[in-house]
Amino acid sequence: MKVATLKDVAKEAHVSLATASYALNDDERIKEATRKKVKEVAKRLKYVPNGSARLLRQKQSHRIIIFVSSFGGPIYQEILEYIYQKLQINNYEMLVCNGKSAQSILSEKNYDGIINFDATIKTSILKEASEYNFPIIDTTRNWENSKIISLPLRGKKPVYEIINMAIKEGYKSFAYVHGSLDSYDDLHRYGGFKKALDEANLLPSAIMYGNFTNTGGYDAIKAYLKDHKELPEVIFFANDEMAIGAMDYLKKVNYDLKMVKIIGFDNIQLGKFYNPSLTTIEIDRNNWTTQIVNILLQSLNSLAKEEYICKYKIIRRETF
Amino acid sequence: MKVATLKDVAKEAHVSLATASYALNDDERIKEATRKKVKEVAKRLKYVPNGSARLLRQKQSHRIIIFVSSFGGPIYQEILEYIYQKLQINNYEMLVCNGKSAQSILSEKNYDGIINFDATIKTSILKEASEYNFPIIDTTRNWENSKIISLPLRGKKPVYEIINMAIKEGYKSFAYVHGSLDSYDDLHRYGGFKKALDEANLLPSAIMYGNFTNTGGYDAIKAYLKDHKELPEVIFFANDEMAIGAMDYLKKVNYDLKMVKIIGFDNIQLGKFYNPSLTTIEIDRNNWTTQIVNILLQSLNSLAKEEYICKYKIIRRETF
DNA sequence: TGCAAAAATTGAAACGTTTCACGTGAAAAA
DNA sequence: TTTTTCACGTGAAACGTTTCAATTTTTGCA
Repeated sequence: MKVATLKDVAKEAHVSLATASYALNDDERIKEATRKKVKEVAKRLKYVPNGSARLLRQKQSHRIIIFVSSFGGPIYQEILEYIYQKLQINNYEMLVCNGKSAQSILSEKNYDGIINFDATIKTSILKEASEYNFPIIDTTRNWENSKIISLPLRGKKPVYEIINMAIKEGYKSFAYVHGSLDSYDDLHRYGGFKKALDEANLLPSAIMYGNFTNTGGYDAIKAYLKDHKELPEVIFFANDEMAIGAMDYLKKVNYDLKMVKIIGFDNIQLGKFYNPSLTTIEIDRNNWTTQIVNILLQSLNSLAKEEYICKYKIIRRETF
Repeated sequence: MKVATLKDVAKEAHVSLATASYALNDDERIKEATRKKVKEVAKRLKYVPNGSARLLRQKQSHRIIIFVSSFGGPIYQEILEYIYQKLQINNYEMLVCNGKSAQSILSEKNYDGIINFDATIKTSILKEASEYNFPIIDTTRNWENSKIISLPLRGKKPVYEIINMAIKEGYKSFAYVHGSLDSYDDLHRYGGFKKALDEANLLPSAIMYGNFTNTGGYDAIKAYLKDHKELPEVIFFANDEMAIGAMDYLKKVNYDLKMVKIIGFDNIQLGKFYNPSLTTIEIDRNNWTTQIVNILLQSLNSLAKEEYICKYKIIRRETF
């Protein structure tokens, strides 16, 4: 019933604790014969090393923990699967955990590194954990002057670029539809939007909120048109869903879609087939994931960190 | 840089190691004042107990590990979310991990219990782990004479029931379409199918394989009709997807769907709206999940184990 | 055969907790 | 005053490893 310990193995094999340990860890100083003997005994006794004890000594768990805000969800599926593969190759195990448990899990200090995908996790918790001396990669917000490595999906540059393009083409009035102000992704995108306008000495003609959802976009535009007769020339939506929701409404009230330029973000399937097809920005998620793991692995080996460069594509279709 | 240990706290608070430990764990024997002092120092030094050390001593991690075969996937989403909630209430943390890592993770012995959803995990690994003295719940196969608790989604009874119903109604030729022979769920369902036939002294007129997918069902029926002029009277598919794939093909070649009775399993959304609507069996997944957690929690407290009873509904629609 | 060098083995400390079993000292009871 | 009780603290062992430093054994060579 009781699980065999190294001591049991050592006794049974008539060697010292040290020898047993070295033998099982294939240390060269142990004679081939003894090593074999010890291993045999270990097998017979079904010996399995105790993780805590080992960790307590050598402080390397080869475990990476990932915080997510919810299980399932199509984004995670591919991302997690990819990260898992990559970590396996590099001899790390991956454990996934709800961000709500972060505090408790982190306090164990049983992990060699963490990647955070949960935007709702408290900043203070991560900050505290950053003192524990293992790499933390946070994909949900920006950290300055911290050991925490920020790797949000940066949308600033591509948004800047497309708005700039619109300005160059002569448009003058621009609106931005937020998803949620809690979202760092959103803030990034807004940053790009704002920068382009600032440089052209323009002010946003409207700021709306659509909660990242279809109906949110629908309602936002509906509300706007209640107060105004006309839409701004160009409307940037923080994601495609909202843009499509908005167009749904515009079509319903027979607003001429030619009169407004609409830009989304994400490049979801539907945007391509929608009528009119939606102009949008696509971020290369695979590239992002790759970078996350690479940078984590580098930090684990404390190599110099390479800069993350966000790859993206502007996909221009009918709406702009 | 170095993280404060209990020793540091004790020294700084001018008390012994023991006192520090007791104070932080709210032991009654320590005077209120000292307790407060120690806690203050601990806070100041940002002390966080070391998980491994604690675990090494007290052998209770309050961690449950869940093995899955892949992250994401709509089934998991709700199941995991539910299990997480329930475990939290009972003061356990939940970690999710790819079944491929089971061996390594289990050998740590750092977990108080496990739930397995990964059918591909090796039987020997679970068996070995069952010696480690923590409850294991396996939802993917049947264990006899083992400490491992089997809790597969048992489909045997409802399948038996519906096939029996068909026999009573006078049908004589039956086919079964497997998803995959590796699936214990599938085997369970087949068990019910076979039992009904056996009792009526009938033999299956066909056994096919459809890989649990739409196209698999499509291809299976297509292949069958290449060799035979007619389908059996009743075809049972191990899941709805395959049944619908098969009907897609039959519609395409203008086979009269009235000539064949089709039964699926799972009650997916589409089955209801498909034309003709699909007769199927629905297992109460929530009930299943509840039971899994309940039984795990009971085992953790080593209470007597209640028997799991699988709740299901036969949903008769147009195809049978 | 002797002796240094190399190879193999080992004792014991260390990791950071928890907790048993035993002090203290002071107040209460005798 | 002496004994008992009690509240509060503490020393040290234990958990199961790894690993340093020291010791023993074997080997190679003159």
